[in-house]
Amino acid sequence: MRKSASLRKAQIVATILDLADRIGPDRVTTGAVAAEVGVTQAAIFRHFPTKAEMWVAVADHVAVLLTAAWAAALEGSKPPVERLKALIGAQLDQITANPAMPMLLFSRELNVENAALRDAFRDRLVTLHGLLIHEITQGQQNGTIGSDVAAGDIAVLLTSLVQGVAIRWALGARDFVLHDEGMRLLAVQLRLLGVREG
Amino acid sequence: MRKSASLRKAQIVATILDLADRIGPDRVTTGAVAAEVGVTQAAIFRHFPTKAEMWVAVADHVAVLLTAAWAAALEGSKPPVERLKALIGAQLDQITANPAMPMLLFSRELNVENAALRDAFRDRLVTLHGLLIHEITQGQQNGTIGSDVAAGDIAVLLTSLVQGVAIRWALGARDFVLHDEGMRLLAVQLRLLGVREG
DNA sequence: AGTAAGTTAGTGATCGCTCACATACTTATT
DNA sequence: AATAAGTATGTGAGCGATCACTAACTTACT
Repeated sequence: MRKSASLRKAQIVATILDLADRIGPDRVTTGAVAAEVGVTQAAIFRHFPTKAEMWVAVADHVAVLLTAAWAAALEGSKPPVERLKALIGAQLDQITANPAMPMLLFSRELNVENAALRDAFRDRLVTLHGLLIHEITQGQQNGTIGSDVAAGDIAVLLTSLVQGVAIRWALGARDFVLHDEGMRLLAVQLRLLGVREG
Repeated sequence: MRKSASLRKAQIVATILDLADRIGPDRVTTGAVAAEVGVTQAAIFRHFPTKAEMWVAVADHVAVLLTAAWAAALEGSKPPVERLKALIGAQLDQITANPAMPMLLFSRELNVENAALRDAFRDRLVTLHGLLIHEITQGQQNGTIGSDVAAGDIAVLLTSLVQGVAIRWALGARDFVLHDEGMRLLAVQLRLLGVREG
């Protein structure tokens, strides 16, 4: 079953994400990927010069997914609070679709071995933080979000909320729907922040 | 330089925590520990039958520290809100004193290799969550904390807050004082929760 | 026929762990 | 008090397994 290089590369990237979720990012060896893909371990190196390059390809793939999801969430001319909800909902959906993401953030591969991988994810997180702050500021300016808390602090609280629920989901039994639980807690937090519904 | 077994064991446990912070939990090999301690790698196995047992000893050590810190935070007859602040302050202090703890929660050693290690940390987190809920409920009953949000949800929000700030500190440049930033955000969130000062 | 994709069979490095042996310390007997 | 016997701690060398990666050769597709 020979495949073209581009197809094989995409298959390898998808397999890495799948395996990272199922057995943990640091257990994703070239041998494990090869077995899952259905080729010999050496064949992997026909498509990627090093293992680190494989992870960079994974990071690129995830970055594209995230960026597209955020753009879709911000489409149309909704009020700032709705855009905030859409952004966080999109983030929760992306984590559900790719459960390896939270674990990957704390993997040895990202934190110790692979600076390029680390930088790629850092860049996406900083970008998301900026998008959140922008919407929060807009909401404060039009009066739908209370102005007694700094926009930056609100962004940190919301980011922590997503992190907290995602980590509880990823490390636990995954016995709840991440999107639903996240949006429920977000509604609680937004109410605390003085958000007027409607 | 021979040492008694108990001294050596304590030294090994301390070295593991130090190395886990400096090079990452999954890079703590028996050889690295031995080099840091100043004995041969084989000598490590005079004190622990397996590497997993070494980590269990580390978990026991950390569990004792955490339990003692919580007990100290709850000492005296302070009002519930003060006890909440003390609990979370103690947690932030423990993380500062032992920066490897957050990373350890996501290590391969804990999540994949060592079920006993995982259970030990899970148990401590569940216990802390229970302590938080107890104080929140007390505060809601005496009217110092608003009752419009369920105690369990407040506990989740506060836990996420600690997690979020700790992760930002541990994965980042550690360019702020964890305790100060955590308590500042806690004050913001408590104010949002309708906590009356005094 | 030429080339892209894959295989077989390796390499050296590193890992946790074991074993035979050596040395420091403790206890018991004279 | 001296010393023999026993125990606790440590060493040096090495085992088997696994890792990322490579080289030489083969097959499938255009």
